Amino acid sequence: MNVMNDSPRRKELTRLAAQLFVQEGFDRTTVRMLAQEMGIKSGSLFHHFRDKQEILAAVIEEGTENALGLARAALDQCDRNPEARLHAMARAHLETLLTDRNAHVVALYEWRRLDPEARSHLSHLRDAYEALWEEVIDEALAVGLIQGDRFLVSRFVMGALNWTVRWYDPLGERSPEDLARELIAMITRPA
Amino acid sequence: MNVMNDSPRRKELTRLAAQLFVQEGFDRTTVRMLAQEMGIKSGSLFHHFRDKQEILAAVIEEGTENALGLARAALDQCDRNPEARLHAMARAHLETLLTDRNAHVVALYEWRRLDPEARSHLSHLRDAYEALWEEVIDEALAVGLIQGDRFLVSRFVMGALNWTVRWYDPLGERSPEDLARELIAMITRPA
DNA sequence: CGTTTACACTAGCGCTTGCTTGGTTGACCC
DNA sequence: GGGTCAACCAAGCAAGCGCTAGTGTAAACG
Repeated sequence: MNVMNDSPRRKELTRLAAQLFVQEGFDRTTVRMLAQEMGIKSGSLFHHFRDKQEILAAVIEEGTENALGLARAALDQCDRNPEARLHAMARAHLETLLTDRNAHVVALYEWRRLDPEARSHLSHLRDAYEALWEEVIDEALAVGLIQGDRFLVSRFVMGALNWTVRWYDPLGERSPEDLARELIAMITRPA
Repeated sequence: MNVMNDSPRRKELTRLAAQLFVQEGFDRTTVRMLAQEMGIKSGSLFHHFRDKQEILAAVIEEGTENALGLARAALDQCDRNPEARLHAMARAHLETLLTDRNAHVVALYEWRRLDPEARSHLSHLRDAYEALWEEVIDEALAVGLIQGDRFLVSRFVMGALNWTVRWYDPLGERSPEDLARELIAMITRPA
């Protein structure tokens, strides 16, 4: 119960936990199931994490930080015009479903199981991510690429995107590129 | 353990269960909590429902049937043109959040907790609802009101709509009418 | 060399869970 | 006015839960 750092071992355990949380749900995943999946006994688990809650927080933190990093990188590398920026954000979002799908599903479905302190810490991360979106949506609104209420448009877009975890198959025919293009086409007016 | 009908008492218990499932989540809602909320003892609960799973199924069934009925009624009463039909569907969807919000939240968040047989029964209901949507979206595509891939467009729209349960406040300023208009405006091309 | 550190183990405590059992109550029915 | 039946209760069982305490061990350190 001494460690709170981010050792490589802990990272790996977090990845395994994410998978189980998706399969079974947080509440139905017991510490014994987690331990077995990790190849250790249940007692040993509490050497790496203070309690079960902390495992959940670690999973969500990991996923959100990756998504945020990827989105920032995508914005840095793309053209400066609003349409390219919208496209880059959508593509980055869908690409994280390839690498961090489990963590994202957990973040969406098990958010309410976080205790208050973990939630407030993580909501800052999530707000930062959504702020990126609102920024590029604002730019698109400013030049008339999109029309409508700022608040509503961003909610609708976040909804369409977050919903993709329920049906998108990263191994299927459609690439993140395709989906991003289609989504942007749907919500933008022809120039 | 004798009853499986839909007595008025059972309807009321189902409504209360929906509320608790939203507050606490299905797994964290104990049969004792349910019983207390209903003003009976935990043992008596199993006179009305075979087991805890059946309560969950009842909640989701009730909500989905209502949504389906409301959507059909809305389609019957509106104009025959594609835009009016899209609008009617969106408005009906948002209006169910006024009357059946709890059941809808449960259906979205706790779907995976259903056992296989309940799931297959309820997925028919849900498919019927989504089929209504795909129908009106097809009509809109046919006349060029919307453009894009049939499959992707309907997923994006379902996502934007289902996501509303996370942020929409039915008691706030915006009416279902407003939201529906804004959503349709976002995805349709000017004629 | 002795000490510390990281990681794992065994064993189990105290509590809660979904559900069962066996029985009581009061309204209705012929 | 005996029978039926939905509705409820008290009591508790077997299983499983998160987590703790105390110990072992092998590598790393000064």
